[in-house]
Amino acid sequence: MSQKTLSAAGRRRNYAPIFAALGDETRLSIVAKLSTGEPHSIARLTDGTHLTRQAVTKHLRVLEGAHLVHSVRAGRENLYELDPGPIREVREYADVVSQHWDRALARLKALVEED
Amino acid sequence: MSQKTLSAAGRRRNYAPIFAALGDETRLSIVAKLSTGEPHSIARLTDGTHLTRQAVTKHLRVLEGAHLVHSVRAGRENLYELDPGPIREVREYADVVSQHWDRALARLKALVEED
DNA sequence: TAAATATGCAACCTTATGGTTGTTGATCCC
DNA sequence: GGGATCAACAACCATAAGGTTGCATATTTA
Repeated sequence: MSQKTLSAAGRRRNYAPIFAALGDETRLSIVAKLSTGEPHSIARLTDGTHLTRQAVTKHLRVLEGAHLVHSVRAGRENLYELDPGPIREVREYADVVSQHWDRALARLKALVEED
Repeated sequence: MSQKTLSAAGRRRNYAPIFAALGDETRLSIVAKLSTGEPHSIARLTDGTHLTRQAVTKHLRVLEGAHLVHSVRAGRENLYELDPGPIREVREYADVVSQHWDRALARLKALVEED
């Protein structure tokens, strides 16, 4: 059955896991590196950090779980690439909340000013 | 001294705490309730949830720590209100990353197509 | 003033999170 | 083949997170 397009407010989407995945400096820097479009291996993503490759692997798993990245096996290395979808959803979410807030404030202002 | 307006990419702002604060369903629903502009007491924010008032209080502290909300004491109750700033920053962040990605893809596409 | 309401503080519990080390298995390259 | 490279799996550890209960405190309000 076809999924009806829900209103931004109505679709009680699970944004929480996406935000949670982005709520870590290391993972944000991984996202930053991958946002160049160039796929990175785990070893490469580990270079320049003070972390172990294993730690970076775990972070990648978290990002993968939130569908923020996906990996492709290439020979002996595992290439990770950004999945832009969830980030666009984050943008929409923030947009909706901001607008909601702005309109609410406008209404309150109008209420106060009507005399 | 005046804080120079940094570029969205240049200001290595700490987005992680904001994302982390939003990375929880309960806190997202709190933000949703407050985005109406109407201040809510802790008791009111607790109504309708299956949580304890103490649990909600803890979540509010987290949101407060990320400057997503602030509270004003009104008699015996503590009214919480949304702080829209961080959410706008989140929107900008997602916007920048999305655009970065899109431009990177466009460059790759151009590279492939040049023959 | 006394009951009811709204909150704060502290202690405690369980599980998730971020990280490490150690070992094993593929794969590339000389 | 054999060493170097890239990565997976598992065990383990310390601390943070999310939640609860119990008790104390301020503020309405009947």
